[in-house]
Amino acid sequence: MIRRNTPTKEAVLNLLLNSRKALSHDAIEKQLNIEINRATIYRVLNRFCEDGIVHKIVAEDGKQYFAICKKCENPQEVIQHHFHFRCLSCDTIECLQVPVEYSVPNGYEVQNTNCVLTGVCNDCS
Amino acid sequence: MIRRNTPTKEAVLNLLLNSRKALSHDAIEKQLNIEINRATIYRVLNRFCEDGIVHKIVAEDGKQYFAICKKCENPQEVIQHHFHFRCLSCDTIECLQVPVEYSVPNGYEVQNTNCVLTGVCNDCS
DNA sequence: GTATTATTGCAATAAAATCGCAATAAACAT
DNA sequence: ATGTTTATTGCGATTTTATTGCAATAATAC
Ligand SMILES: [Mn+2]
Ligand SMILES: [Mn+2]
Ligand SMILES: [Zn+2]
Ligand SMILES: [Zn+2]
Repeated sequence: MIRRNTPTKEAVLNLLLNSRKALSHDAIEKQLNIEINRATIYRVLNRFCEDGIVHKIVAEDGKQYFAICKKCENPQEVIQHHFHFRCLSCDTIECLQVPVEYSVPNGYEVQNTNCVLTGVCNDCS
Repeated sequence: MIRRNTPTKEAVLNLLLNSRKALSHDAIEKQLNIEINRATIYRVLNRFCEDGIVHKIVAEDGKQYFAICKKCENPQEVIQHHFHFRCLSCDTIECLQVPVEYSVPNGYEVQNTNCVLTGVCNDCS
């Protein structure tokens, strides 16, 4: 499936690129200048995830949040699986540069992680 | 708010006590012998969470899963924040006896964690 | 320009969880 | 045992989040 460039795709991608935080569908829709249909936003986001451009975080509120997958200049510093922080005060989710470290029992194979720490962020404390 | 004992409460609690896995609302409803209303099950579960008897895990599927809070005989061994494992093959979630370890930037205060590792469990691999 | 088909808009649908309210029943006092 | 209080339940409606079917649109290649 060859991807095509569209205004919608550009707009959503730019939002994510310029955001310091992970964005919910709702936040994206509100921040968009141009009017884009709900379903389209979801589809664009899911395509980004499929293509590995963006990763999805599911928070305790059951909502999906999206953030750009940052590639460091030094590939060794690329943090694949990292913690996320959800601030109850300002109601945001951000990617922490903190790797998720764990050990699992024998025979268990981990393919993905979804780790969210909840509390109060530096800005709000 | 003083709690009352009811057949519903007993039934749901026994299910959770005897389950090796965390249970979704759906799973609980199906496994119950007696017929209990959807909303009631949710309310019972939320009360358990408020009372610290049960903890809630939200998975990437956006659904809530519930598991008994196990108190070890040795209080030092009580694992407050632990990882959870979600098996894509048998579609279950279980509590791992693996503590969530992390460090957060200055000024960040963590109150809760919701950490789920996804992959294939030992039974299915 | 024309053809192909990825993408979009729209409305309908699905799925999970909560809420308002009247009816019920658990706990307690008499 | 009987009555009172109010926590709990059942029911339906509602909210919220996300997906889907389908026809219309538009990006890309020829
Ligand atoms: Mn992230
Ligand atoms: Mn657990
Ligand atoms: Zn904050
Ligand atoms: Zn399994």
